[in-house]
Amino acid sequence: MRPTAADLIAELRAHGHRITRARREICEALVEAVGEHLTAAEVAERVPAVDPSTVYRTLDALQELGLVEHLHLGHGAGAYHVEPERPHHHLVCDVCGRTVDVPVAELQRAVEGVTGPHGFVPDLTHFAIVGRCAGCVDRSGD
Amino acid sequence: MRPTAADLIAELRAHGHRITRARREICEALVEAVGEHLTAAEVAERVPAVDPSTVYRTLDALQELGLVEHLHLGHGAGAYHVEPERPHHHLVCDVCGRTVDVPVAELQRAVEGVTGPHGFVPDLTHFAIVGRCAGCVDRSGD
DNA sequence: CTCTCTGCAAATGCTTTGCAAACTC
DNA sequence: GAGTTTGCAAAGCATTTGCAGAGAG
Repeated sequence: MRPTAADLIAELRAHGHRITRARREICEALVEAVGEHLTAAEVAERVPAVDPSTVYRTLDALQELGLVEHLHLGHGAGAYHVEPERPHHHLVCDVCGRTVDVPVAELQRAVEGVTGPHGFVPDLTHFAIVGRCAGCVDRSGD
Repeated sequence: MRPTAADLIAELRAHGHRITRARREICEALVEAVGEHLTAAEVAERVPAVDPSTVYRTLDALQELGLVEHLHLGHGAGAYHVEPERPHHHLVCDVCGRTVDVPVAELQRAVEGVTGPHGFVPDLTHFAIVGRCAGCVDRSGD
């Protein structure tokens, strides 16, 4: 189930991290944005009292504990989000930016037919698959 | 078949671009590195007489003509390479950086089972699939 | 009271841009 | 010549780092 800010804080504490106002605010911002993918800058916007460098450091700490996931949806800034109940992979439209969620298991299975013979174990959650969504394919034949 | 520097130059000219020493050198560096993926910085290293900004501008021009491909092999700088005879996709090991080439058609077909129902047309050449190669999976169970 | 965390400011790495001079056609 | 391209220097993002002081435990 989706974690609350208190859950994240508890995890941090459990791992010997100190609980500060900055971290509390960042955790709150993250859980309020469950389902969204926020860039570090967007997280920073939501916690104006916290320095951006602290945002990065905290996101890093949360990521190391596996509480947030760091991913890349194409060019530009990396994004962060709190781990949703069922992990999914992202198809990101190059043109309009829209993302489609796909259950990891489904994509993993499809890809494994290709990667397996190489002994390669893909991590499909970290980098999205870019391309064109249905609408943008229609709109531009090329 | 793999293009020569002259081919690239001819293409540039055919599209109304002017041929300069900088572009000639960049094209030569690129064809000498067929099969490698060079970052812009690495291309720049190989043409010390050319300003990095010119390298970027030229790579951009070549890319727009479809003569070189711009791709991302994970974190860090983007890479460029001249289009090889048979396009392939890249599996990049997170740990050791090694890349495995996979024919685009093969991966495309595997992925399309998942993306198709969404009407999504993936572009698998631009962003690599990251993960762990056989060796690095063995070496670290986690 | 100790050691972690924060804010600030500066540095980094990659890439882009403005502009006058150089060069191609 | 006209117009593109270059080099240089500076700016632009996203992110990281050093450090002294503030705050947590």
